[in-house]
Amino acid sequence: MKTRDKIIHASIELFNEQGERNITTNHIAAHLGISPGNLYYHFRNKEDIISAIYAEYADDLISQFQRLSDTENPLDSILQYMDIVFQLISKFRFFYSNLPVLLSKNPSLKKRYSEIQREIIKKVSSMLVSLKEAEILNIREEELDDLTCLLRITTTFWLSYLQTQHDEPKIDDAALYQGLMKIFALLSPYVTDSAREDFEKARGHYRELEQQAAESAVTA
Amino acid sequence: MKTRDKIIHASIELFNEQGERNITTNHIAAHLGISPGNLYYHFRNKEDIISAIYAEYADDLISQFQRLSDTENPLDSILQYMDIVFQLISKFRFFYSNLPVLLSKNPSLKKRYSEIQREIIKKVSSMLVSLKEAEILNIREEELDDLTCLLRITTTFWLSYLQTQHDEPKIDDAALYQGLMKIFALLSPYVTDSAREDFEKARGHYRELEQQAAESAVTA
DNA sequence: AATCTTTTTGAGTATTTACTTTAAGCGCGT
DNA sequence: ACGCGCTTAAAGTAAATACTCAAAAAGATT
Repeated sequence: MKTRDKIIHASIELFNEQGERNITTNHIAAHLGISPGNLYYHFRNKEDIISAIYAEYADDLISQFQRLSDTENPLDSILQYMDIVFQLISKFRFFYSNLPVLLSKNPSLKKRYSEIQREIIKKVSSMLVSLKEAEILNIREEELDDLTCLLRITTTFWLSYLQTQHDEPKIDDAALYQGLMKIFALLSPYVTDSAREDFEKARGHYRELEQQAAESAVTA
Repeated sequence: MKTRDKIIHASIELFNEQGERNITTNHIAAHLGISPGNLYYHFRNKEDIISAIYAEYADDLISQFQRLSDTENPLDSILQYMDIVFQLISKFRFFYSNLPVLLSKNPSLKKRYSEIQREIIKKVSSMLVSLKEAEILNIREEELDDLTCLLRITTTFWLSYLQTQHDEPKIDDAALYQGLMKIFALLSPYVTDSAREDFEKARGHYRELEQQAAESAVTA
């Protein structure tokens, strides 16, 4: 691996573990056994590292979305989609734990964040429309924006919420599935009678996955 | 006003405006025209100031809740309650913009935060139960915890969400009413037919308030 | 007025932190 | 072997920052 990539990955790791604020460029260099000068050969400054991390996040997001199997079932689509979003937020959780502060410090980062968010809004909205057209959800036109917004707040801040709840927040697969269960809870009141059975089946499936993940976390 | 209180209030103001991270103890002292030594006579360190701010927040919260008019109408109750919560979060928004980071840095603060959150969960749950018993909301027992959680995530992170959305986030009354509208959106699918009319009336009322606030913000 | 306590000053310090600079090492084509 | 460009090292530095301390000022008490 190139030094530049090693710096990026060590930074993600250290930031997630100890918080971006508590990790200096010297820490990162020491962790990798390289000199600070070397780090600054590859990056102009710390902000530059964070921007590079965000670029990696954005690349991940796009490539994962493209890999998203083009299923016939719109319910599966949105669940797969939410799964990806939760996993990416988990991988870059230092960023989301600190979202307003990191964005306000770095206007160009905020711009790129906004662009990607706009894509996400479009995607979520169109998925909800698909669900409505497939008569899986019964959403009125004027409810669509609010529901999109609530879905986004829940996904974006789910891990932050967990971190405020527990003393030693363990961000594992079980935590992500718990977040997915909140997505089910949000959609549940809108599910049509005809789709209820499938919906509850999918919900039960993810509930099982959550419990399996919780158990394997305990034994591990 | 005593110096200690002046320090607390200047800190809240500066933290909200420029972020806790960008404000040093020397800044606070300079802003007040006092010496750093004086500041450190009243507070052991910066964390101590943040803890004192949180104490003020907690006091505000408790006194506001006690002042909450003991209305017969459970719908009014939860709306008044949410209004208070949004206003307090706005007043201490630097804290919520940074919640996971600030809490993880300060275990004793996290403990106090958790205690207060436990009270809030109890209160929100009991309000939802009242709404169910008054046949305003049609919530099943097993849906209650999820809905409580979603209400809490939405209120806690509403301002953080807004800050990530706009380039120059203006946190005014209109922004808070928009948050309240999301609470309506969350509850709406559960509203019973018999209560629908009252619910939509209240919703329309707050929508008007939001628009008035938005207009007066433009003219101001 | 004298004494004691509380508050405030302001110059200072130890440490941290982001970042620089100069020079050396390394791979590689010729 | 030599030169060239890319990469790395090591030793820094300037600025910021949280915090201290001895002494002065202000206020209270008798």
